[in-house]
Amino acid sequence: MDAQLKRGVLDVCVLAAIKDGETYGYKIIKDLAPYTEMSESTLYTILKRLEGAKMLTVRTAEHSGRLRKYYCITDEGIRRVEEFREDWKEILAIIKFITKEDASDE
Amino acid sequence: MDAQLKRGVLDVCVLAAIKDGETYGYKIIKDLAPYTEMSESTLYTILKRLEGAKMLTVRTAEHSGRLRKYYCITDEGIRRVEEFREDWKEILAIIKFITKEDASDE
DNA sequence: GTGATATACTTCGTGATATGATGTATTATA
DNA sequence: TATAATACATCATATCACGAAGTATATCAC
Repeated sequence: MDAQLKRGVLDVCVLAAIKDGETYGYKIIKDLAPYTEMSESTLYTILKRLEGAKMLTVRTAEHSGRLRKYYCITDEGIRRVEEFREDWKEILAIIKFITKEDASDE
Repeated sequence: MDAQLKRGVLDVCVLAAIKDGETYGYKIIKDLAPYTEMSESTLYTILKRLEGAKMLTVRTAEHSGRLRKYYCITDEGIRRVEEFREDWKEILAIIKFITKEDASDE
């Protein structure tokens, strides 16, 4: 799929994957796979970005000999998802214009 | 609105604006304004890109002393819009995951 | 026991592209 | 006659998805 189309969706997608409870990078990729395939480089870049924006907190812990980084969503992160839902309404209006019919039920 | 979210939508948006018949840059901006505000630099960049991709044809004509560039959509451009509709279904599936409910009817 | 595969995270470079700033030039309007 | 509207162009900048390549351990099949 066109990479450009995913922009602005992927970071919220990652937040959504973390929303339900602490998780880690590798698992996020597997969890999202049915919806969208995301390369490791993409995911870890996004995680670092979200962490920098204080939308996630991180703790490192050992798990069967390997180190894992566990991520938690913050209030800021939750706000980001809400904000997205608002923006999404505008996008739907644009799509409606493009398709000249209700973009939603298809 | 988040600029990233518009990526991948804007070029198809421009194609959609041209789809119904020959038009020109300045008019496209005005026509799209109710749906999404687009700066001139953005629009003319997109038009040039679409022209390069053979999704548009251009002719220059004088109109009340000023030069105007009139754009027409090509079969290739129409195909792009169709393709977008396919990609869009995938995006809707992702959004469904994010919002944990039907993303369409909202 | 050893080679393949899965797990887990990192870094770097590249290409695509939206947008602000700025410029040029003519016409219409107050 | 100044201001706004029309109309298009160029440049620099910042953001970001992704492939490629790397590091390291664990597990499983043969």
